[in-house]
Amino acid sequence: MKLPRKFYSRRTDIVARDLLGCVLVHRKGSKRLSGKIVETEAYRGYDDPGSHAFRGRTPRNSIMFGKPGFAYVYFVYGNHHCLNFTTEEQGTAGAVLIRALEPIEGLESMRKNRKGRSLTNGPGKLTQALGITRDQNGVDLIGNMLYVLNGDSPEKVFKTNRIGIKRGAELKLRFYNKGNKFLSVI
DNA sequence: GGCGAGATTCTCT
DNA sequence: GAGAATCTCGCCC
Repeated sequence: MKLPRKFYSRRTDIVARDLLGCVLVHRKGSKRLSGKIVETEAYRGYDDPGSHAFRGRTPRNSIMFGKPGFAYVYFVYGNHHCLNFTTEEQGTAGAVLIRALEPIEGLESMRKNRKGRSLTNGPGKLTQALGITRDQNGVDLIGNMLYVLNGDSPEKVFKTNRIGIKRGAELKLRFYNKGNKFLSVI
């Protein structure tokens, strides 16, 4: 029940919404770390001033312009990694930021990675919990190391402003499961 | 439990 | 050389 490439090859905001309830899996050696996606944000291209792709293609963001269904991992604030999935047809920029997960498998490893602190309720935290770094940048999500499984759609999806950006903050492109305990911001 | 600041490195101008 | 799609800790309620 792995999500196929065509799932990602759609409008970015639709993909962001449909990813809620699906299960992100990262295989690390013999371990399997996974969690249900409960919060996402959509980032588009030239029409979205909050997006890395707004000012056109650069070496860093070129993966957002490439094929859908790939991991885009970048480093921010000197401390943290963020995990995105590329969307839209090849040649059109788009990515979905994964902001929060509900842990399912590999809790022990996550706790170790996070030194006992809260595990996956924020984009920088969940990458650390799952052991995702720039090594995973450009990984194909149709492969066997990092992928997403089909899940049940949440009963209620809420849509609000995106978090932590200055430009384009007024766009309502953040999606989350109402009432979930693992959201980054309530 | 909330607010404010510091951390620390990469990318583009 | 600035600013960034964030987190944590310390201080003060």
